[in-house]
Amino acid sequence: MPTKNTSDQIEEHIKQLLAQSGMTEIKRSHLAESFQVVPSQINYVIKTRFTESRGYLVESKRGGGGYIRIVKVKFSENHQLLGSLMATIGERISQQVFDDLLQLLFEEKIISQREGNMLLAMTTDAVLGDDAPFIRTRMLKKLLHRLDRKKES
Amino acid sequence: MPTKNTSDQIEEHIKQLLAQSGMTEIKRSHLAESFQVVPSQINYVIKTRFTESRGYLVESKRGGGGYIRIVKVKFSENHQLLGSLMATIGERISQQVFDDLLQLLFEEKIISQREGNMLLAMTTDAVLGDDAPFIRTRMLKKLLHRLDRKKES
DNA sequence: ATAATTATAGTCAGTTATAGTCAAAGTAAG
DNA sequence: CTTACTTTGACTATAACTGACTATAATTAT
Repeated sequence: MPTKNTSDQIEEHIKQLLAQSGMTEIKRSHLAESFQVVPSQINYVIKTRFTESRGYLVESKRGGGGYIRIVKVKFSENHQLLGSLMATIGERISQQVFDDLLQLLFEEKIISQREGNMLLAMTTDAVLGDDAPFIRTRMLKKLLHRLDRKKES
Repeated sequence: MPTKNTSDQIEEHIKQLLAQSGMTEIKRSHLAESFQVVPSQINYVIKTRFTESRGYLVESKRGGGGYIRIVKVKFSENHQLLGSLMATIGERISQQVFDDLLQLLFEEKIISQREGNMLLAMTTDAVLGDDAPFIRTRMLKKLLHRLDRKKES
């Protein structure tokens, strides 16, 4: 049996913690100590294995009482569509294209008219400034990920 | 469950006091003693958690019979809240303050949780880039204008 | 009245406790 | 061998906590 490397073991461990409730909070230094690795390896494991595209959310807090929280996300019923939209995203998105995408999301009943109008108003060139096309790209990715989450908060 | 350090517990305690009437008066030294921290930590908790952008007012008096009074601001009408938010908009808005404002709009039932979360995800420093504080200002103005409309679109 | 004393609260800079980043070095896989 | 993945540690960033010093109000002494 090939012995798994340490990162794989840590991944396994975290997944076991997640298995109970879909959420877990860890202390980076404690976890590192218990696997006898440097703390930054925990970041490495998280960055390579608990990514957004694999359906995980990671939040953390520094300072006293700090933690790393990992949540397993359930995908929405629109996962396929949202995924394919995600795949078409390039480096930049014009106002026109962005507006069309919002319209599409509305027609597919993924966002409400009110939501669409809010977003429309907030993502014009005038609002976003010179880097608008790049900012829209990042905004759209976040939006699609958000819309692909099931019912929790 | 979020990890609870002492400052979080103190925050929680004060919020419980506030829950009854929306106002509370505390003795700094007593509160500090009951949580076994130095008095200045009470100031720290107040400064980081009971801010104006989260909808709190703080007044205090020094000397004999001194106190710290914390008030949760109540808005009687949505229009009033939106107006006062508009009035307080400066040139730039930090991510922290913007997040607090969204939370406030949610608490006052002016936006849904889903809308708040969408906007939260799309307005981080990482998404908006170097000009984030200025972009947020323009976004917020658009948002508040839209929210101040009647309910057709 | 005025001054001294006592009882509060505020500020700020420093210390401690966390977590994040990044690039270099080491190891495994093709 | 060459490339990709793993592991490490020095440096950075951020939040919580502390204590010495300052500011202000009320009370007491002169």
